Amino acid sequence: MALRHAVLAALLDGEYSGYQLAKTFDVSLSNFWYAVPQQLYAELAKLEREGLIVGRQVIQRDRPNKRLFTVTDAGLAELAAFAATPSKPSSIREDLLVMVQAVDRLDPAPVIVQLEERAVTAAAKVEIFDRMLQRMRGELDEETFLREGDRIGPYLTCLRGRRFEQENREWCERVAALLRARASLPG
Amino acid sequence: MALRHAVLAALLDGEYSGYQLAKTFDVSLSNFWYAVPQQLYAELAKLEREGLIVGRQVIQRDRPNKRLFTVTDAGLAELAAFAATPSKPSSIREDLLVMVQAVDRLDPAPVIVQLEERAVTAAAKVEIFDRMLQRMRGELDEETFLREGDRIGPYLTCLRGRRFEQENREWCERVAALLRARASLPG
DNA sequence: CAGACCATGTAAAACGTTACATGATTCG
DNA sequence: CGAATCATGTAACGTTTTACATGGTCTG
Repeated sequence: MALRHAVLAALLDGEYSGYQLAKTFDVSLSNFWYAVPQQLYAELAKLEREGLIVGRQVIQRDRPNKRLFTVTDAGLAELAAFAATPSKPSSIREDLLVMVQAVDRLDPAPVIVQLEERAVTAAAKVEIFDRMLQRMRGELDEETFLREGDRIGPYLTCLRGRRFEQENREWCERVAALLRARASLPG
Repeated sequence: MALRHAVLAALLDGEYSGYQLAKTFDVSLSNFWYAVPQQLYAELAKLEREGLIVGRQVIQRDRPNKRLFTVTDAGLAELAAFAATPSKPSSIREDLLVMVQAVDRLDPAPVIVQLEERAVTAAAKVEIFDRMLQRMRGELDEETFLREGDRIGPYLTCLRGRRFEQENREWCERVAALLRARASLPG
């Protein structure tokens, strides 16, 4: 049971359609979960069958109709039970790290290229997170918002995501520069 | 195709049995990949069938016999092809982050407990990484080792893992303290 | 002598990814 | 008028997790 809870948590902030959730899982939640639309539609159908969410049809003239979902009391209870269950640290699975692990025995050139590309996308994600954080805290400074705000969960996970991407960026840049320097001095 | 390459990368540093690999995938490689023994035995069998690794039987008197595996030239070629394939960032899937995302709508107590536990295990992992890093660089200081060492891949991934766990620890501690403070002020 | 560690697997179930399928509207 | 966006799914395939299974040695 895994994606279930991520979906329930995402639906706490209001009604969403499968399509909208797919967007959310692509950006805001992407620091700790990712899912393709197909997976979300399947999970939403399952959650609705089990009564953890309810959907209502919204007829649209200009666009295809959609279904918006809300968490039920049963869904909230499920989330509470989940939060009370010990979680084990789930690992990162990063192809790029596997490549760097093996880089001494391979041609480093393609790895360097990928590191530099990743540094750029990580930097872009940091900026996205910064804008999301700003929007969430509004006028308040961070400290005040975290002390007094009434919806700080998404802010806190966003902070974690920001740090992660920042670290990612710094690491990628450092490793790329290092491998470049080594490649230019025949070993 | 995923675990394959992590296994091949792990086997670059010498011969390992399935059992030993399972240990490795539990600690050193755990910053970017984790696999249970069953998965490793299955993957090793598959890699051997495909000629990417070769195994040799080692008879032991005091213990059950074991098979040690080495990467073949074909295996190295497979790794090189992998390193030249664009990788997409694969996401973190953290139950604990899902819990924090939802924490405003739940009883925060069990989440706080888990955050504090996780902070402790993250701190322990930082120390493990520190010892691994020290062992790898030996007498040299980090800068010199990274400039001149001939097996820096594992060192670099270990650095990333260390940073990740350090960030994890700081975040968990901060969030736990914050939620505790908020819980004591009825809100 | 019980529990931990060494050592290797099979089988089933759950989960995730990719490909396929459809069809309307808006933007450039 | 082609591409992008909105909107929802099914089917096949591949990967991961969990449960089951076995049996020897070493440590307290």
